[in-house]
Amino acid sequence: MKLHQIRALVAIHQTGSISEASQILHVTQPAISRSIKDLESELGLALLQRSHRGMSLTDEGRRIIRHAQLTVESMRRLQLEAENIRGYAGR
Amino acid sequence: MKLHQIRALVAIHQTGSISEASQILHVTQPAISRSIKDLESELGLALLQRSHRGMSLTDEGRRIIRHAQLTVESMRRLQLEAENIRGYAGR
DNA sequence: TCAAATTACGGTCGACGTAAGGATC
DNA sequence: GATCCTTACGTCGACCGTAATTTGA
Repeated sequence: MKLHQIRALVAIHQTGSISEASQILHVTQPAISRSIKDLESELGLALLQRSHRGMSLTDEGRRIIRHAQLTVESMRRLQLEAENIRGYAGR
Repeated sequence: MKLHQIRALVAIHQTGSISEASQILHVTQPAISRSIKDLESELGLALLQRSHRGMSLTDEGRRIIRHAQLTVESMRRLQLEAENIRGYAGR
């Protein structure tokens, strides 16, 4: 289970498509596609499905996405905290 | 910012030493040492210091560790949720 | 001086991008 | 037939382990 995989899942959920997610994450479409595939393979679950309008979560995906979002959010806060500390120190 | 780096930080904090952390994470001492070094370098902060009894967090490290713990915990819950789902499906 | 941490170095494996191939509307 | 997703393939870089060096009690 890798960070880029979790980020990919969250981004696809946000945007509804792999192609848009790839733009957000600044990687190519195939990279995102593989990330998700590998994640699903490792977890042994289908997380996403094609629907009439883009990619959407499966029932299982819906139970996973919350944890994925929390993970990404925690990382973001760690990053922000570090910047915050540096901000005071660096002047 | 990589997962193995964050895991390393948490493990060192838990155990108080790099050598013990390396056992928990099933990697070698140098690997942990580098992970932390790279993380500190990327964040631009010193997170750990040698003390009379093992490695301990700096003030800055103390402000970071909580987010690191949350990140690791979120991942763990994601994993558990997946196992839980698989548990029902797989019988 | 001994245990623990760091640095050096070579190898391997993983993740990426480009390119080609399906699927779906 | 156009757009999006997937598969194939080769490359490059990241991470690791072993070994050597340094540091600190």
